[in-house]
Amino acid sequence: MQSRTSAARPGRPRSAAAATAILAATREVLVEVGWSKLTLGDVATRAGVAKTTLYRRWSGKNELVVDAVAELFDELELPDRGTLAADVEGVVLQFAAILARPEAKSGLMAVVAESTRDDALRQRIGESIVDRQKRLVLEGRARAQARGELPPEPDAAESARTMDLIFDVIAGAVVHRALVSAEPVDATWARSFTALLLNGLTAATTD
Amino acid sequence: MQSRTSAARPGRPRSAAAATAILAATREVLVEVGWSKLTLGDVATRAGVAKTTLYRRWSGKNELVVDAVAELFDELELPDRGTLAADVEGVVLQFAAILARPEAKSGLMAVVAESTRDDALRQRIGESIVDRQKRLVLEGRARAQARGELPPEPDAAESARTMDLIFDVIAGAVVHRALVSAEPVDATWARSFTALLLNGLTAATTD
DNA sequence: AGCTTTCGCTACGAGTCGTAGCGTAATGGC
DNA sequence: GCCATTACGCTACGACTCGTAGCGAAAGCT
Repeated sequence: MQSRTSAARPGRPRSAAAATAILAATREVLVEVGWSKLTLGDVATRAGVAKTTLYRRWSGKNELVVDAVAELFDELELPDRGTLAADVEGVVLQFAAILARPEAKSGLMAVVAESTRDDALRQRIGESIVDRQKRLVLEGRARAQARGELPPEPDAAESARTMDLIFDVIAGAVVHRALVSAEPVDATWARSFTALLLNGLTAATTD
Repeated sequence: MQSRTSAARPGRPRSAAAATAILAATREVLVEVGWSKLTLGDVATRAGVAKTTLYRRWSGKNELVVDAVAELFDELELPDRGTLAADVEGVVLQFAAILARPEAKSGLMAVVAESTRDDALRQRIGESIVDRQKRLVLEGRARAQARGELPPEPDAAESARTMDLIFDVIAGAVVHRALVSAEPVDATWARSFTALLLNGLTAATTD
């Protein structure tokens, strides 16, 4: 049961500076040439490390890009805005802010596409990216229940299922708007979406 | 102003059989090796045509895959099921049936990712894939309005905006569920999603 | 010290890319 | 029937990327 922080392994430790330089370089190349034309040679050169160093740490392009993009999601947090509606808008705008960055656009969808044929990759994406987003939604619901805006769910399994549903709706809508429709996810859209999510289609759309 | 059906151009016409063989071969290779390892040489060999023939018709991998995947969406149609809720479930299950196919999974997301850096490609995707889906949603709303389930929208611009919103929500949620969460979009999920979309989050989730 | 692991560098075969060149096949116009 | 025009199959090509191997040097630990 070794400590996961490098343990007490003998030999020269891996340079932490190299890791950050590689991930930063990956994002730069992602912005400039996109995912399909990104080569590990380019990344290594730009990061100032040897190509072999890169291959010692990452097994391939997919894993590298996942880690590089995952760092973008470190900044995610959700301040309490007082109401469920305001919190939902906050989540939407947080997602949108990250997805607006070109390195996230081109990288994220590509690795998701690859993950349809690679279970290990999908799991990696889930842990380092998706779960981090889902945490925000969980937090928002807990607040809403504390405020009495949403009823508490007695059944744990049922609760988890509706959470997954809500998360797919929010994240899916934002991603689809930003990447497929290629329209901006701005405050106006976030407000309309939130109204739809809370009140449903049959209610009056205009507030 | 030439007729778009091949006009009266001199010379040997392009083989229609070759086109269908190439697109079918593209989907096969997509299933077997995925998008990133798909090579145009493989596709040409499997289709029984020369590699040069392929390059004469498509400018690259992205355009080819878009056309190959787009054919999967030909089967889209939406029978009138009598109620708005039933129609929404129909749309959801239609999308899901296509997205469940491996050639759609691996190909569609990949070209969407590439389209973030290629406006022409995004436009091609929109015309041959996205608009075809959106048509279904438009149709469903028209029926609901005819039934009196939804109020008619007087303002055309406002109407178009809400349509885009609804479409992003439906398509986004299905895609996210199927590809990111990697969970099945079955009748149960479709029913839950429809209830959420129509009634909103604040309503009782269990029917 | 001695041991272990990482690093930068160079070089390599294998595979893919997209294109050029050639002769042949299939059309329409005269 | 002949000719101009275009598509087709085939071969070959330089350029590029891939992922790995081998080497000496550097940086840690005991």
